[in-house]
Amino acid sequence: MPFAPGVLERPALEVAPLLLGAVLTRGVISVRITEVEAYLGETDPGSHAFRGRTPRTVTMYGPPGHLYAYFSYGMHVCANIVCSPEGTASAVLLRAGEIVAGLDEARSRRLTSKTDADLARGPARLTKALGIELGDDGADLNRAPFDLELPARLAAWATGPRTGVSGLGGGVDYPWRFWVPGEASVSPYRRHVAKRAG
DNA sequence: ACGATGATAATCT
DNA sequence: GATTATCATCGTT
Repeated sequence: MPFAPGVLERPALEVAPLLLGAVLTRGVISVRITEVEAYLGETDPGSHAFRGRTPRTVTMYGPPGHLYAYFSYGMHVCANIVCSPEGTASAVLLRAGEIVAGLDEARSRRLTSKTDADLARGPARLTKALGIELGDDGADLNRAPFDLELPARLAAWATGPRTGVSGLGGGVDYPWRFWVPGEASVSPYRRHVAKRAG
C-alpha cells in the first residue's frame, strides 16, 4: 500500500522521523531507511535552495512524494524525498538503509562493499545499490518502478548535526540528522548515541 | 578505528 | 574559478 497523500505535505523536520523505517523500492530492490537528514529550503544555510530557485532545485519546489536526485562531488548521485506543499523547497536526504529485497542485485551494483551492511551505508552508496540515477530526478514515488511504504508506527530515533555540511548549516544549531539507534547500516561513530526522542 | 588524500564534474558566482 | 548534502584506499595507532 502506498503512502497516504498529504502525509509528506509537511516541513522536512516533521517528515524526517516518519521516514525512519520506511521501505523505498525501485524495481526489484527495496531498502529500509535507517538514516536521513532534513533540508528546510530557503531559510536553511545548508540547503541547495538557500539562495532561491535554480535549475537544479526546481524539483525541491515541486509536489511532495517525488524524488529529488542530484549529482555530487563529480561522481555521485544522492536522493531526497520532497516534502512540504508544492511551491515550498523542503526535502529529506536519504543517507543510509538496510537492503530488504533484491539483495543479489544490490550486491552486484556495489562490488566494493565487503559486507551487506555496507551496501547502502552512505547517501551515494544507497542510490547506487538501488539503481537511482540522475534521470530519476522528479520521479513520483507512488509510481513504478518506485514504491514508498511508510512505517505503521514511529521508530525510536536519535538526532545530531548533519554530515558533510560546511559552515553554519552544519553546526550544532542544526541537529537535523535523524537515525535509528544501533543500526548496522548507520555511520559507525554515532550509531549508538543515546539522545532519543519519541 | 581513525585521519588524510585523490578522484572528478555539475552547479553557481 | 571555487565549491561541493561523497567514496574508496591507504596510512598510522
